Amino acid sequence: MSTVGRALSGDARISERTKHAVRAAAEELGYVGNLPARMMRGGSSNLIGLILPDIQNDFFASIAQALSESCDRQGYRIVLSITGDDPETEVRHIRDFVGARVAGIILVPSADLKRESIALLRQVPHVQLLRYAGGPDDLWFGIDDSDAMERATSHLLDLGHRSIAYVAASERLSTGRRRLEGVHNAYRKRGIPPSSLATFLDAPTSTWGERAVHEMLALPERPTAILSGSAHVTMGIIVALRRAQIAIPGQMSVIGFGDPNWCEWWQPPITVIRPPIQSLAVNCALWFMDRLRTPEEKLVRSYHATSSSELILRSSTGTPASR
Amino acid sequence: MSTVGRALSGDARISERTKHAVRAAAEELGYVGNLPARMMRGGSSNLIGLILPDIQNDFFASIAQALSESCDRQGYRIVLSITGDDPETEVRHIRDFVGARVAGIILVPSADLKRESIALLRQVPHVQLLRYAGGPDDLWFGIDDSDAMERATSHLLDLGHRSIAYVAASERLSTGRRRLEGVHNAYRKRGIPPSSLATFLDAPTSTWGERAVHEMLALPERPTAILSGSAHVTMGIIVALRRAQIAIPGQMSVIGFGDPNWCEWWQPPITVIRPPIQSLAVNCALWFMDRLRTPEEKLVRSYHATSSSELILRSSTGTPASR
DNA sequence: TTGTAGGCGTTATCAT
DNA sequence: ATGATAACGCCTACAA
Repeated sequence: MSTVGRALSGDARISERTKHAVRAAAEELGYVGNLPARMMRGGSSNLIGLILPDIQNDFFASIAQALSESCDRQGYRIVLSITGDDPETEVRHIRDFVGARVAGIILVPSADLKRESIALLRQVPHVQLLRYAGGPDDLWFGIDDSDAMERATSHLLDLGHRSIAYVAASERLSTGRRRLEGVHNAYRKRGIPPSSLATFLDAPTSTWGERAVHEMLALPERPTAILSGSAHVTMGIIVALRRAQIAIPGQMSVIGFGDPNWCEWWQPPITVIRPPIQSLAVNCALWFMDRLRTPEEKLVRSYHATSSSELILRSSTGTPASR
Repeated sequence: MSTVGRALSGDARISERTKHAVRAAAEELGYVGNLPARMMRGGSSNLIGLILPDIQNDFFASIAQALSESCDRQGYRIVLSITGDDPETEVRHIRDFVGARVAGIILVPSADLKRESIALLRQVPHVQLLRYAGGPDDLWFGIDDSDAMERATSHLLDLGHRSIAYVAASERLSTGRRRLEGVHNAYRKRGIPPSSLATFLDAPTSTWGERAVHEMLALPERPTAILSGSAHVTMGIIVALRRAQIAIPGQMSVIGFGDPNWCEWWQPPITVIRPPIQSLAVNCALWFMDRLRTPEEKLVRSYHATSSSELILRSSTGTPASR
């Protein structure tokens, strides 16, 4: 009978006594409202799809944590998709999210969103995080990649480095493009020909960091500094240098990307670019949940928000002259 | 018309031509089946709730990754709950999971499942992972904590250590209890009085690891070895020792728990107990999904599976005599 | 204050 | 081979 439903949803017309009775009975029986049924009536779910390339990456784990907390506070739950940057997995998960009628999707897209992914995203509110891969809407929260790398590069140039190796993700990722742009900007603004810049661009993995170091050590003119444009790459670089017994910063200066604890503990502690992932994720979550409540007709079709990174100076950088 | 539904679900009675036509039209319109509606008809969802204390912990991140992959392969999606070991958050999320009619729940429970959590779990298939906190069903996948710690302790005792500090999670967690048990077993089997064992049990955090080190350094008789019973604690121990300028293993032997990469890279590399979390998670996922397909009447009511850990010997342990 | 009825999208069943 | 119908659980407009 409808009295029950009304009591549970706290309808004003129901007496307090009845409400208590009903609530008690519900508790007793372990009754829990049926979300799917609610949704069928047109209500929307409290699920937000979160699409990440990799949850073991510190970077994305922090994002998941911050998003999850923020969303939880407003009653939203996270459905997790880990794509491994595979567009096929990505499209499959998006399709499922749409099928499950999630309230919205927050995604760190793979380099190449499939056509179908884009079509599917058209059917559901979404926002891109960190990376921007085109798509139906122009909604994006990210860090100012270009500025961050420009400052890091400038730091190295100011220390006198003229032969710098830049190891990062390829330009297929939007972040890769913007970061490389920043590196170039630093050279340009100082009027230094970028010919002395060696770039090693590929997948943002520690494996690639290691391989890049091996390649650059084989170069006729060995760089005096390495600049990393990805968290995992940083790890690979450091391990490879240690294995090659190249002292930091004695024989090689290093600036890392991202700031897990070990950057501080490492001997010597690593200078890093620290992107504000916490606040980025929180901002994104809050903005997105607000948008989910915004009536269709008032929605903006374009929104970009960039946060700036910090350059954390530690002892892993030195002047090339000191060698 | 019902022909459409049949065509999409591949009913045998529908001609191939019609099917193709329908599929094409569906594709065209971007039609995606409505999961909530399907569920209302009694079908079950393809969502599995995953409850973890903390996704930034390497340990749990690996589990999330492995579970997610295994589940994905069979079409299941993960709804993520991060509890921060807070029983209130936990019960809220479990309630939501039940409300969303997830197919099942895989959980690393907090120390104290609330009564309501237990009642709710009664309504949905579930399995506990790593920790076991009682509850309606007696289904659990974990590591053989006792054995792992016994072997690690034995290793230290065999090296001649007689004054060992054990830093770990409190006995409120099932894992904490079993691990302490293992430590004691090692002493008992060797007939060594455990009076020389100093235990520092509290929350499994790096903060606790640091504080415990400070406390033990203030002891009249400083231990010659530290044994960690938690991944985060390990990190805290190492940082605190470095800050106190105590050399490993010169002045203090250390055995860590868990095996993130930095254990290997740290100078000197850290000897660790490596629990087989990958295989644990995969085993658990496969078993659980199989169970979800098992008819009610054939379900076992009790199932325990423990995997054994490896002891990875590296250079962070030495003999007390060498000092 | 409480009851009734209808509809959300899907699919199993029954009828054509 | 295809169409019509009922039912799942919830909510709400309307009736009593």
